[in-house]
Amino acid sequence: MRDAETMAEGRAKIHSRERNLLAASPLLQSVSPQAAAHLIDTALFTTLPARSTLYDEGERARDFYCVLYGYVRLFRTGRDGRQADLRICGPGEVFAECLIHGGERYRTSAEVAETATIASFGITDVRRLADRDATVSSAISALLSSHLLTIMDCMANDRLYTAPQRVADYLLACCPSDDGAASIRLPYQKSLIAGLLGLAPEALSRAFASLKANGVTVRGRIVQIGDVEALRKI
Amino acid sequence: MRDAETMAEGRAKIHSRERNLLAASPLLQSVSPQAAAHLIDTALFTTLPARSTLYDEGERARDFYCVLYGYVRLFRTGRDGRQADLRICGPGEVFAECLIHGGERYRTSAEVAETATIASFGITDVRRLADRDATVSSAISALLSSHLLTIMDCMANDRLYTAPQRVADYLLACCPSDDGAASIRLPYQKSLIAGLLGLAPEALSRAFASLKANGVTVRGRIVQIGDVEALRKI
DNA sequence: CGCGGAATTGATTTGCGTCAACACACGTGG
DNA sequence: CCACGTGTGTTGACGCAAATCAATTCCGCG
Repeated sequence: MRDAETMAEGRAKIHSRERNLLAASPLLQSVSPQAAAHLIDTALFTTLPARSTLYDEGERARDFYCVLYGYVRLFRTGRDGRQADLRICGPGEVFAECLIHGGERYRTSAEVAETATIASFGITDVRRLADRDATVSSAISALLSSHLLTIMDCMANDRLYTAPQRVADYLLACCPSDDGAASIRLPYQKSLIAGLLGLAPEALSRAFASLKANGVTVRGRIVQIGDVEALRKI
Repeated sequence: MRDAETMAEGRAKIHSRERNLLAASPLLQSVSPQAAAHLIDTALFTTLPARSTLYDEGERARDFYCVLYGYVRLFRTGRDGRQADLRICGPGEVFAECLIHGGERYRTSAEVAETATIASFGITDVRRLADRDATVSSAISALLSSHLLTIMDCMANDRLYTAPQRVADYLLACCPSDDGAASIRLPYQKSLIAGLLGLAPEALSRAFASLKANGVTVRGRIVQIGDVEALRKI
């Protein structure tokens, strides 16, 4: 860097990689250019190692977030200390955006699952922005809507299907719904997938084992599917 | 009615009870007067007996709804025919509003749980209205947000707690969180409550039975709670 | 009074969580 | 290069919570 660089130029250079990632995210892509510029300018960027916690359930909420790289796990902790995962957010995904409509405390805890860099936005600030710019409020509304649908799916699956069925479902959702054979690389650790599906890690293991009879082979993070159609019928 | 009454006056009189209920609903209360007037004018009112189905999962979506009276059950049906309840909507509640953001098919089935009168709105029409009137889009956004929070709660409870705990939770949510004793009238049939909590009706029965040890008495739809504080600790 | 749907109770089964032991891969330091 | 520790995934044994099936009982309503 040059010595004579101004503060503004410095800010533009610093985190330029993050800024680009953020600019490319679905959220920023669906708002007006002005709003996007404002969001990029006010965003704070952080990179955190796995297992670090972003916030705890019940904590006073100041920001909401967009994952740029890595994964973040949202979960709730029961009275006995057990945790239930509600969502795992990957690159481009936004979380805690419900709070824009009034809640003042986080309703889940959030911790980094795999080393992640994250953009954070001030809630009250974005609230004002949304009042001014309809593209923002409608983008947020669309996010809420899609999160709602996703979690409804998840809940229905939980209640209707057994572990192997849900795992099959998950695999099908991952693979670009061909028929015939397919090969998938799981996006993250199996224990995370287990949590996502509401299973203990052991149960996921067993589910994979039972899918072996249906032409599914697992080695490390690579999953080979013999026949996608067959899997769909489980 | 007078003979000389115009069409417009006639429409105003017909369904006047429904119109009033609709006008008093949280949705209409939180939009601009003009938008409210428009919604009331374009709403269609229906009264349906229990068990009638409003729409089926996968059906092409034309309308979304607001319950004015009675209850509607939203559920999804598994491959084996079993059903999982996702939500039960009572007076004032809106459902299927996700579709305003693009989905073109219903994601659940909906049937009347207890004789219900319902207002329906054209999705594309309201979509246009929301583009024009920010109070509408923000009201819908708020609805989405609160539904999302509710279902997240529900999902976390499912995964973290046992049947008696969830039932206790439900009772506490019903009763105006006093301490000391309380008496509640269940809003609908026990089998509905069971579905809502992700339980078989028999399991709900047993859960009530097991709560007897904690000072909960059930007779018909009336539930007596000995000590609210004690119930909270289960 | 008698009928039918709802709710309860009991017996049995099943899915999955829990605990514990073990296999495996990876990186570290001797 | 090999011994070692750690973190992650697998496998087995066991128990519990709740679904299922079946048999009554309760209650509302014609």
